[in-house]
Amino acid sequence: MVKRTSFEGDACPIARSLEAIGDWWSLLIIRDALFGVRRFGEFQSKLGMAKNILSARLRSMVDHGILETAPASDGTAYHEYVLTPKGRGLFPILVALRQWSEEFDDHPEQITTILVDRAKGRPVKKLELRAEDGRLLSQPDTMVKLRPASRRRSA
Amino acid sequence: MVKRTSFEGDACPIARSLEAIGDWWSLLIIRDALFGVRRFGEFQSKLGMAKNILSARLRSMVDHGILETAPASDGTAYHEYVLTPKGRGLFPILVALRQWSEEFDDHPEQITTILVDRAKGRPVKKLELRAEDGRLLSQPDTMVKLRPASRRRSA
DNA sequence: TCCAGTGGTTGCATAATGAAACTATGTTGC
DNA sequence: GCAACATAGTTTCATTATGCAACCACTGGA
Repeated sequence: MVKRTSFEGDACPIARSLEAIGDWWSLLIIRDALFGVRRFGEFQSKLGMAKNILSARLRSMVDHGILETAPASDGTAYHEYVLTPKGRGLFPILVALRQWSEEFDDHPEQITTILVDRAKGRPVKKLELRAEDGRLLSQPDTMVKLRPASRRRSA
Repeated sequence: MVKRTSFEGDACPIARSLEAIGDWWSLLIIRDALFGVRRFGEFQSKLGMAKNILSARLRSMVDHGILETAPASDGTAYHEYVLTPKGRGLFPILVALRQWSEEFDDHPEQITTILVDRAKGRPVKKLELRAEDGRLLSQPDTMVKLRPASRRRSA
C-alpha cells in the first residue's frame, strides 16, 4: 500500500469532499449528529462501532472543521461534539444518499423510515437541480467547465 | 479486524447506500463514467489507481447493479463498463458533494471546475430540498419518521 | 473514599489497499 | 501467419486501516 491515496491536492471538488468524509463511518456520525447526538458514548452505542475508530473519526472531522468540541450542555465537566456550519452543510449529501436508496435499493422493504416535512408530516420531494433560470436539469443537461481564472486577490 | 463492518442489513437508507458506494474510489469511478469513460484502461489512467483495486471496485459495482458490462462500442472484442439507471441515479449525490466542497472547502481556489447548465453555460443552482407543496426545506424543517408498515403484497 | 460511568488509548489480529510483476487475450504491422 | 504491442486483468507481497478487547485516567455521586 505504501499509503492510502489522498485526494487532498486534487482539483476535483468531489475528490476533495471524499477526502474529508469518504470513509465508512463519517457520514453515519454526521447523520446522528444532525439528529442531535453529541456525546462520545452516545455515538458509540448508537453506531455500534469500535471506540478507537470513533475516536479517530471524530478527531479527523474536528480537524476538517466539520465538528467542534464544546463544553457539555448538561453542566458536567465532559465535552461534546457539535456540528459546525460546514458540518450541517452535509445535510443535502445525506438526503441524496437516502433518496438514492429509496429509489434504487434492491430491498426497499428493509428501509423502515422516511424523511418528512416536519410541518406537514408529508414526505419531502426529490432533490432538484435547477438552472439559474429555474429549468429542471438532469445530468445530460449539464457539463463541467474549467473555471475562468478567478480574480486574483489584490497585491 | 475480523471483518470490515457491513451495513447490508441496516434499516437506514444512508447506511445502505454507503454499503454500495461508501469507499474511497467508487464515486470517482462513477464521476468519470458519467463523463463518458467506459474502458478499464481509461479509468485506470484517469484515476491513477492500482489495477487490482479498480478491478475489485468495478466488479463490486457490477454486482450492485450500478454498472454493467457491454460489448465494446468500437467494434473490438473487448468490453466496456456502462452505467445502469441505478448508476446514473447517483448523479445528485455527486452534485451534492461538489456543491459542499464549493461552499465550504478551505482552499476553494484549488477547485478549477464548475458545473454548468449546458444550454446556457451558466452555473447551476444549489440543490434544493422542497416539501410536497413546494416550500423550501432546510434540515430543521425535516424529520425522520417510521414508515407506516407498507402494504403487504398479495398472497 | 470508594465505586460506577465516561471518554478515551493501547496492543494485537485480520482485512483492505497499493505497487509491481506477471498472465492471458486481442490487435496490428508486416 | 506471426512477432510485437496493447488491453485487461490476476497474483504476490508489503504496508496501512479496521476491529475487538483490555486497559487507563478522570468525573460524579453515594
